[in-house]
This record gives sequence, structure tokens and C-alpha cells, in this order.
Amino acid sequence: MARPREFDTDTAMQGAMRVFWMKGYAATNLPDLLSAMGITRGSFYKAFDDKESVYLAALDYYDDKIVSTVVERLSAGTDDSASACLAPLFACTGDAADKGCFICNAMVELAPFNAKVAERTGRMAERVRAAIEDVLRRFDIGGNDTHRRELSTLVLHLYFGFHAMGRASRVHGDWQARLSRLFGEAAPA
Amino acid sequence: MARPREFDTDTAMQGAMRVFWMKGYAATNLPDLLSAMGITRGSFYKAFDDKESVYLAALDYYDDKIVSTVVERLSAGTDDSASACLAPLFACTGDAADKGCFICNAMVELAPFNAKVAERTGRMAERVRAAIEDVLRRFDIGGNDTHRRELSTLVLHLYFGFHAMGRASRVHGDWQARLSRLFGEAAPA
DNA sequence: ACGATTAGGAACCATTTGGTACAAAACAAC
DNA sequence: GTTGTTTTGTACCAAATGGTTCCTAATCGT
Repeated sequence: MARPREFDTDTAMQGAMRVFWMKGYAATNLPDLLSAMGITRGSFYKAFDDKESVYLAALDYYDDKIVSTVVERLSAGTDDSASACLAPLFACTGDAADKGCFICNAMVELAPFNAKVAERTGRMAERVRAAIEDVLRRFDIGGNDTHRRELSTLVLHLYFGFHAMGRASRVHGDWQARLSRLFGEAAPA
Repeated sequence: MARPREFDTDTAMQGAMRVFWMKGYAATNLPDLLSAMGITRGSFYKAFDDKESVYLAALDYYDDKIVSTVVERLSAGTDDSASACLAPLFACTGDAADKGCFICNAMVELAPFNAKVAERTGRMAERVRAAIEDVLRRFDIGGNDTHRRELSTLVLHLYFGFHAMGRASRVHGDWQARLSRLFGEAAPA
């Protein structure tokens, strides 16, 4: 061992995730990335390979921190309706407020051209879909397993489209009322 | 008058639309764009302003050609169910097969940073939503106007999410069955 | 204390970027 | 055919890009 690293890898990765999440891969140049990570070129290329590998690591970080949190919230939801339990998917607070969904952004920008991105985003999307399916199962929505799976895919698409539009306008309308009717729940007060 | 233009503006714009639609704005460099348009630098900068203005023109071209066609098909649909009438939105043939939806792509990549892109994509999305609403009205789906508007927004988000995911994988599942159940239609044969 | 080892930062590099300048070429008017 | 006008293609440019080098400084093991 010798001189220890001055920056915190986790903090730097969080910055990388944020900037790639907001601006995308191509529009993020190295100075942008470095200042978001709080380090300089030297440290960057000592600790990481290149821009692309950090992007992939940022996707993994998103999976580990954001997707995992959402999935846990979905499976731990104690609300009395499925639409309420799915709220974490449509919450527009914190990072998601202006950045949308990193999975969706990466799918749209890079998945057709980068197999690693396609694989990661596909895997994360499946995690989210499975979590949605679990919520539907808890509330016995969708009838049989086949239909429930289809319905969970529908909600997943809804989730992506919701956040894609959110990047263009901050007007989302009443998503919970829409979901509530979709599930045939009694109208909330 | 003098030397006439050798290239066809409409053909060139179609090429520009295709390449921006597929690769996005930042990932399309000038050589890519020029070869897609079938012209060289000289002609390009004589006939157009710069890369960004051509991107905006490509969005307008998409509005004029693709969105208009879809909207017309939606309003002229003679199928016997709403889900069948909405098929043009979820057709994965031709350009849409691998490129997804240009509105969605532009919203995700540029709308947060470019007001003109945000305005155009917002306007196109509203055209599509209104056309969906019309289909729902024709089949008397959604109950009252308020709910129908919410439901049309839901289908619009579904449409965006569907094509966002389509850029990562070509597996879409049975979208019509999902819509059919969503609308409470009798199960198709 | 000191050598080994590693982080940090600035200068540097080749390539690519979007955009311009300009001369040759192709037409219309006469 | 001459002239005037506009298009086209190529050569060119400055700036920005991602990435490397290299030197200094900091910290560890002994």
C-alpha cells in the first residue's frame, strides 16, 4: 500500500450516475463527467478505464441503488390498493423529478448500439416488471398468471412512457386515478 | 435563375429524419448526416443553416409525414374494436421497427435542454393523444370526457414506453390483448 | 527516517468535431 | 457564346474531444 485514494468511490459513482442520467452518454463530455464526480483526469484514468466503462458502472450503480430501492418499496408497500403501492414508480421527487428513468433513457439512447447497455437495461426492466407483477399478485389483480404478466408489462411500459414524457414537461396528470381505473379499484376519495 | 439544385429537398429531409431518428442528435456527426441526406458539405450549408436547424426540420418532417399518417389512420380506422383501431400506434414495421418513436427519442435526449425540441415534441404528443381520445370516443370507452382524456394520456404513455423498450429488445408481447383487456373489450378470437 | 508505491494534477497529443472559404461547374438570360 | 448567378465539392480551420504522459506530492511499510 501507498498513498490512499482521496476521493470516495461511491460518491464519485453517484455523481457519474447523476450526470449520465440527466444528460445522457454522448452529451456528457469528460469535463462534465469529472466535475460531477469531483475528481480530475489523473485520478479518473487511474481508477477507471474510460468513459464507457464508467457509464456501464453508473448503470450498475443505478441498478444497485435506485432500482433496488424501488423494488424493495414495491414489495414492502402496505397501502390498501395496488395503485397506491405502485406510487414509488411514478413519484416525481428527488432525482427522478427532472431526470426521468435512467433505464428508459439508456434504452432509448444506447441500447440499439451497445450490447452491454442493452443487456443491463433489459435486466433492470425485468426486475421492475417482476416487482410490479408481485404487487398485482398481492392484490389479486389481473385474473390468472398469464394475464397478470401481460398487465405487469403494460404497467412497465406505462412507467417508461410516463418518465419519457416527464423529461419534456412536468405535467403528468393524475397517474393514480388512471391506474386505479385500470385496476378496477373503487374510486379513491 | 442559375444552376439548379441537384438534390431533392424532400429526399434529403427524409434521410435526415431517418438518421436522427435512429441515432439521435449528438451521436449523429456531420459525415453521417451528409451521407444520409445524400449531399456534401457545400450543398448542405448552402441549403440549410446548421445541424441543429436540420434536426428541428427533421422533427417537423416527422410531424408532417409520420405523425400525420398515424393520426389519419387512427381517425379513419374501420376496425370493430378500439384496440384494433389503435394498431397503427403499435405497429412495428417499416421505420418504427428498429427506430422506435422519434417523438419519444427526442423527448428523452433533448427536450430538457432545448426549448424548441420540447415545444415540437410536446405538440406532436398532443396530436397523438387527441387522436387516441377520438378513437376512444368513437367506441364510447372511458365513460365521461374527463376519464376518457385520462385514459388517452395513459395510452399515450403506453405508446411511448412500448417503443422505448422496443429499442432495447424486439420482444413486445401481445400488445393488443393488453389493450383489449384495458378497454374491457370482449376477448378476441 | 526512508524507500517504495500510488494518487493527483497539469501539460500535452492525435483525432474528430461542426463550420467556412473558395474555385470549378452548371444553368438562365441575353 | 458571353455574362451573371447559384450549386457543388474540396480544402481548410479553429475548437473541442477522449485519452496519455509525466512530474510532484502524499502516504505506507519497514
